[in-house]
Amino acid sequence: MLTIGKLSQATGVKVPTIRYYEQIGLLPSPDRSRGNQRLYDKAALDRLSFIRHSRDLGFPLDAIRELLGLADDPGRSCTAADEIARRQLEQVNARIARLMALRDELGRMVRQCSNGTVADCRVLEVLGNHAFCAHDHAGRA
Amino acid sequence: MLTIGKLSQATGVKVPTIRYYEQIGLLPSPDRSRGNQRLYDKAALDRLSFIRHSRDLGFPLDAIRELLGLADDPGRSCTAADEIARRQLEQVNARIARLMALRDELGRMVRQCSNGTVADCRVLEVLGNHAFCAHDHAGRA
DNA sequence: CCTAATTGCTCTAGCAGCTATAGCTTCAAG
DNA sequence: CTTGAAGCTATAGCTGCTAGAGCAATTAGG
Repeated sequence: MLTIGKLSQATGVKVPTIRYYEQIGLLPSPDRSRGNQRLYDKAALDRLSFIRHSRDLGFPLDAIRELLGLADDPGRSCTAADEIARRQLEQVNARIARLMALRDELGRMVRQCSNGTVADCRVLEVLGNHAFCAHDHAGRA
Repeated sequence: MLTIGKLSQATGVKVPTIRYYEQIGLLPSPDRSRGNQRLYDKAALDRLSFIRHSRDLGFPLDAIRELLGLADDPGRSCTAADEIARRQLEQVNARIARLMALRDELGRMVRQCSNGTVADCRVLEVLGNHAFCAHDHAGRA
């Protein structure tokens, strides 16, 4: 049985974050000691590790909620889990593509800066006028 | 002179976002019509375009605030602007590197899925156990 | 056994950067 | 003159936490 602090150390998830996950129903409310402190068992450790790893891979909490639901039901087809992972992969790919376009733009901007005065600063000029850009880069990363 | 709606169309920044920028002091409060509606001039249009473009390039609002301050002072050296841009470029590069690692991990996960049952789903297995991963991928994207 | 430091508890508020809603006024077109 | 769009203010909500206040419980040292 682990206290919240030990669980935090074991998983790398901060204590307030663990409590937050409980609050939003991602982790079940654990048993308490006589002194009202949370006590976690191995199942909780596994579940939190799963959440942590999924977060590290960029899954949003809603997707993790779905994945946890699937994992609790071992007889089912895992097509749904595969789907969620595929969607996440697509999103990651899209973000990579977008960030590479930004990198190009920023790189060109910085390379053209001759460290003169603001009046003829390429950085500020480019920021002020999209027409100087090689590509489109609308939308958010 | 533009109403807020026209300014929104001209810049691609949504109306509530423009009001939000005014609220946090990123845009100056414009003059009003007799009917209390905001009226924007070309300077406001330029400033908002600058903000929009900087946001598109991923700059946080604080950095944009700094850049705007620099741009208002044409005689100064643009070293500071260059610095901000370089920092942003570094951040973008870091995010790209991290996302590519995630992509590899997700890709391997998905490729190994044989669409069987949840009990032997590679996706769920890998999520549950970091030891299956090729690399580290701690920290946030 | 007592004390001090650490850890735990609850509750509330704050962060970025918006977005949405409610309930009203003003404006432009027909 | 009327109707519908666009504007106004103010407040609350979104994701995923993080920080703080003000307590209670536990643990290590003396």
